[in-house]
Amino acid sequence: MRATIRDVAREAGVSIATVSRVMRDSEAVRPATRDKVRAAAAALEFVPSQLGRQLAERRHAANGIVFPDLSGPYYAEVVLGYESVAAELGRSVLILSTRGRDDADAAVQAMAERCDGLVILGRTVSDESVERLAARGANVVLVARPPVGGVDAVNAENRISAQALTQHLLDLGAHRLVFVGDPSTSPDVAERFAGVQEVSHDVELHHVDDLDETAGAHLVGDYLTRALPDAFVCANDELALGMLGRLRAAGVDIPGRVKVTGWDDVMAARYAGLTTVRQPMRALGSTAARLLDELIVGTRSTPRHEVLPTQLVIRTSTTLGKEHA
Amino acid sequence: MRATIRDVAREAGVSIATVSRVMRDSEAVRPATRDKVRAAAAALEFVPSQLGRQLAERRHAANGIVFPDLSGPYYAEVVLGYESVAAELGRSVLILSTRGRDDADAAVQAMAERCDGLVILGRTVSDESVERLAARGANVVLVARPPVGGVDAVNAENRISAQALTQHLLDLGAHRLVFVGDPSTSPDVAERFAGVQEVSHDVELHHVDDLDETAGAHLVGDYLTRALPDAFVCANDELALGMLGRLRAAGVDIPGRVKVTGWDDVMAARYAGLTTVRQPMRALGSTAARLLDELIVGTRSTPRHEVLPTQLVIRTSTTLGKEHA
DNA sequence: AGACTGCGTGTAACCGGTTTCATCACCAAC
DNA sequence: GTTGGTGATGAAACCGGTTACACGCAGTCT
Repeated sequence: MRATIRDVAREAGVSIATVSRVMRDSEAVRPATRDKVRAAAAALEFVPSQLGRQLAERRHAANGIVFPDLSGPYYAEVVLGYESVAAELGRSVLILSTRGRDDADAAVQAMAERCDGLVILGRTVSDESVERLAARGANVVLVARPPVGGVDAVNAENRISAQALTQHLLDLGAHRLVFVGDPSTSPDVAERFAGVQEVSHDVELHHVDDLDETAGAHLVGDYLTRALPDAFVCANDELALGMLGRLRAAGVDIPGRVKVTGWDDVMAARYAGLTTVRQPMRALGSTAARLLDELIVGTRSTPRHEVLPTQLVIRTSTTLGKEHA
Repeated sequence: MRATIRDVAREAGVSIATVSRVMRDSEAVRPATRDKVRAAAAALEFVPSQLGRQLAERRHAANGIVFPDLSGPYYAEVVLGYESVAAELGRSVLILSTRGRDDADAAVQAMAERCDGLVILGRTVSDESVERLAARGANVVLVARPPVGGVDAVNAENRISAQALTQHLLDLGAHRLVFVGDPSTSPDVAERFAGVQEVSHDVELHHVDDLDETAGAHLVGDYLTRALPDAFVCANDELALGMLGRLRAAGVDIPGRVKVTGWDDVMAARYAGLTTVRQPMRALGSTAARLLDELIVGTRSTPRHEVLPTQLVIRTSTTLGKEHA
């Protein structure tokens, strides 16, 4: 069995309180005593039990993060940004993926019992579940998800980037636009659509249920038989990549005949030459970690909602011009 | 303050032992008593403290996983596979990224104090650090990393896939091969190189230090001025993608003039049409989780080393033939 | 000399559960 | 009418730390 603080105390001929003080150099201890304790601890290879410490301090020194998935760079980057700040603050990070899990809400509630606070990414759990956490006094920060009640939230800007993206298309002479996606499913998509509409007067909404590649590839068929618009503005990259592949396979000139844009800037977008909007994923994670820390430490009581700027990334799916990288 | 087990005991007029029994329905409790306790717990909104429970049970009910990065699907997938099995086994997952951290070894040691066992991916920490963990009695499983001492390990098969890949190239008439990478840096790369050599007699080694895209793009320059081989067999996808991009930009016919292969099947490989070898990343993670569980539960004492099969994925960087998807 | 101050240290009470063991009520068997 | 067994329950020890508080001792000030 591993040595405990009492073993060290006996070995050093002092009380456990003194050992505790030495191990955390929290209070003044006479140098001679300190050295004696250090020697005893070293001799017994004493490593303080985190379990005992956590119970006594009534803190887990760990934060949680809930995400739907890690495939694709989106959430992975957020998690990394989060982890690096959490580590900096001396906290471990617990993860919970809700993918393919039907008891997500219960799992999140359980996780809340194992950490001092948690971050929830996207629409992984129900609003009701978030409210229950908040009511229970849990420290919660939402990321990439519409705010709920008085809970902290961090999101990426949508409207202004959508306007910039649309203006970019108009500048290139693309006037007849089709927005692909479902604004009713997510506030993010709704904001993007709104931003597009604010700049362009000629935008049609093509409603799709799934925002993935197959859906993108599939819907191209509808347009090949009738007239193509000047540009497809897709709600996300997967959709845009699916369309792009299918259009190119059909021999459609891109960006000459039709332009395509996405949203998120996933890694594949770079290889496919897809013009898109990049979200500051790392920053979303690190900002969430900082907000959460404020909640845990208790330095802030009023809820905050941060909106981080996004960035238009122009590639060959809209222009071959040399004026942009 | 939240209700404790003693509050519930008082409220229900029973002892804390009985409350404990009811909360975990571990032993027989008379139905009437059970209901009384349940009612009291509900009335007080009692949720057992995980901290207290963990200390009493002397277990964290959490496993750790250490990885270098999550960008790129490689490690992300492993983490997901790991998490899903861990969750199934009722354990939380603690993560630790060593990217950009100079105190990785210390961080891993600290993490080992906060979980019942951990998985280490790749060359994130020193062999010495792994041995220290093992000596300390920590439960450790290595993934995608050469085994150390008597520590469990899970790896992807290299040699046979390398042979299959090489045979595929020979079948296509590509005889003069160049293997790009450094077999001395990693046993994985060494095995891949060995596999290639076992099938082809005409393979040259092009030594590179960094296995990333810029290195790949850079080294193409050397070959454009002199003769190209029939195929470049790269140690990983990043390298291959870098070369592919540069070669295509230079107008070299692929796969006609030269063929290129990678290793890993990262997401971008699909878009770039790169022939490569796919590792069972999800399975690496889940297998590691199961091995780790055996160690923690204590059902096994002899170390194990699992080698999971890989899969050749043929794309347009080697053949345009219709015989393969 | 006596009171005061302050530092270093120990005692013991926590933190919130689990679990061993003793006890007690009840009933069947002899 | 004992004895023995069984099932439900409680008292208390325990997990391994932190920390409030008390105490002793030395040095300083009247």
